[in-house]
Amino acid sequence: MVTMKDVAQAAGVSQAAVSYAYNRPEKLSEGQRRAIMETAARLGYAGPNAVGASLRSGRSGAIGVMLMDTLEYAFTDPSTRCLLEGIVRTRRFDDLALTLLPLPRGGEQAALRGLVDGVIVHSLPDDHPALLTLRSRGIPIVVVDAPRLPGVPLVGIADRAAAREQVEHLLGLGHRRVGIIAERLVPDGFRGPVDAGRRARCTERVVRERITGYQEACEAAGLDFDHVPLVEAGGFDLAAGVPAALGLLSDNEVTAVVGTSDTMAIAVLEAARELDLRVPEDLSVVGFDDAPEAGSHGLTTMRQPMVHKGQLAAELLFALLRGDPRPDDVNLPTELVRRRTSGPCG
Amino acid sequence: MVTMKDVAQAAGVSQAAVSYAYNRPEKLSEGQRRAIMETAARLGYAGPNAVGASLRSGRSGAIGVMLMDTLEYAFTDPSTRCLLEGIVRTRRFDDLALTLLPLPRGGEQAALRGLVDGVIVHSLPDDHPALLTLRSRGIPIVVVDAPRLPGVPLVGIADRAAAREQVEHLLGLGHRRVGIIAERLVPDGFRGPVDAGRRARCTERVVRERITGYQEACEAAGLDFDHVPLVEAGGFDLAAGVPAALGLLSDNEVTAVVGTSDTMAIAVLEAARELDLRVPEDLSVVGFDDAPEAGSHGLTTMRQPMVHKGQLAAELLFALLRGDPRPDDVNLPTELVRRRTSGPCG
DNA sequence: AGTAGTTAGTGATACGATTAACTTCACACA
DNA sequence: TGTGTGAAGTTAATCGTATCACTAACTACT
Repeated sequence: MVTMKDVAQAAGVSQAAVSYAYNRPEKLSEGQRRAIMETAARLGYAGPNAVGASLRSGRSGAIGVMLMDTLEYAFTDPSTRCLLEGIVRTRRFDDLALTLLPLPRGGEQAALRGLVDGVIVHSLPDDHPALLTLRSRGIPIVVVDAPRLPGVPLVGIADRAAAREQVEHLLGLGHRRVGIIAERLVPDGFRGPVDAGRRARCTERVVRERITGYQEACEAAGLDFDHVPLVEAGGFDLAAGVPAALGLLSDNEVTAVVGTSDTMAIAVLEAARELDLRVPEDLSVVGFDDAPEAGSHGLTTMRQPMVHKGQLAAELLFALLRGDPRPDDVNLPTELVRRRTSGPCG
Repeated sequence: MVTMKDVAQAAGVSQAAVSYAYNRPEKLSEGQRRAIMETAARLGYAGPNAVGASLRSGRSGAIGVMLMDTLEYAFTDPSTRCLLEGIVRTRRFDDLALTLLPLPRGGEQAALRGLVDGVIVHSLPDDHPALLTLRSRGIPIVVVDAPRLPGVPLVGIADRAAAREQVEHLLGLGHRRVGIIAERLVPDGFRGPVDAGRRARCTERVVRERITGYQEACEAAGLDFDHVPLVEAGGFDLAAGVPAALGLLSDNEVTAVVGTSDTMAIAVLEAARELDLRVPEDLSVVGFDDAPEAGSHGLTTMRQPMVHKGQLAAELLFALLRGDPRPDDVNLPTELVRRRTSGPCG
């Protein structure tokens, strides 16, 4: 490999001069600079090696994103995709790289080892060890959705209120037997009906908040929340959602279901079709997110601005990196989008 | 920041011992190792800093992906998404990071500066300078789709034959007035009808091959290719495709259109709707890729295994990194999927 | 002429870690 | 007693770059 030293030698200047030629052109005379660049080109020098530069300068030119579970979700899960799209939309990514950081199953030794200048964290369990690693490295962090960490800016929505509104929409349509399908309360592989004990152990702040919202809405309407069926899919995709939805619909007589994501809601639609239930005549379904998929399924859903969330998170992170004072948390608005999957209780 | 040196000092051992504790546990006695780890934990040491480690060892623990244009396409363009999904599916990404490398518009100074151990390149123009940078840094490369570089493994499909088959399908249905919509022939901002001169200047190998395939099929059927309307969208998304499709349909009397992607084909469907053309009665449309979107639009399309492509590319790259002998190029099969957007010429 | 200020460039060090080569020590064996 | 051996650590070199502190030469001004 050809290094700065080689270029310096060949050009008959000091290594520092070569460095300046690239990073601080105004420190060199125009002629010298050109001579150095030409020598570099002649030797096939590709410019300062980022690792060396990074070690010295402490900056790497990459921003990291930490996502739950495997990287697959980054390209598979619709709302995660929207988030990333938003992050990347920030024009700053013309000369920054985006690094997706996997969370190894064990969770112990994060692959995250300081290759990034800052990290956007999305939907991690409250106590994930990778967060400690991050903080002890002093890497600037912005959190989207969860968890809430002292001293770390958060971008999110009013999950409790939004969840309440989801249920209230159904109650307003006359439904009294409402079911709930959630993605995951604890990342322990469990799937199936959830009781109060497990509810209390939920490690994902967003889910916890949403469930509390459901509870508030139900109880305000005089329903006993312990008798409201709540099922946990154990995953985020249809493959996890459909079986859970089938279970929910077969074991309980519900006229409406709310999901903690559009994917869960679409899983319910799928299950309803298998069970020959008509939507919305026999069953109303309300999702969450308003992902692109929601529109094409005619899904009534709670819209949250995922793309905007991403964009905002990236901007906050850049502010942090710039050394600006710590930005305030941001709470984005949500909105119920009425489509064809919810209707009056028959 | 707490470094190895600090831990070593606190634990009363040499700095090398700390390194061994993390990377070569068998070189230390069990007790010593535990003592070191405990000291590390006590000091809040987060493990070896990747930049330092990378500088010394030459490995960074990250794989890069170079995509055309902005990173936005990574999460927006359906077939790119599938490719990435495939790449990431390789279980190796449990402890490797994936870095998306932007190509700054200028194209001169790639942000790519050696933070990655290897790179998967997707659909770049033949002469993109970033490729030179890559090679002069000696970073292992695998190319997907394009360009074809001497000594660099390539994963792709038989683009020419597949394109031929696309057109032959329409010819077989009796169509004689066929139009073509392509994403981009040269990344120069142009959009509109393409003549033979521009065709010849096309810098994207895949597109060039496809167009040649179209030409072969047309000429085999006795059509003069210079009279076959070909329009360039100038971009990869619907926003670019729809205007191009409108132009194609308004300026030419065609009974069928082939697109170089499903997105282009869907843009044609969109344009047809605006122009009150019935599909497939008035207009047949054939796409390329069989992206998820194709199914929901009932699009007849040329399926190519994008996810598999990604998976394979990742595996080839890992082989390269392992030091295996250079793997052979791979050509994956394609298959025409008949759906509702193509029918006999009325 | 003498002094201050600017410009263009050099020398040296530090960033945080890996790893080859070497030392030390304990133990076994003849 | 001397020698060989393996285990457990240490020493020191090195990776490629950025940048502070400095110098030499030149300009400008009084």
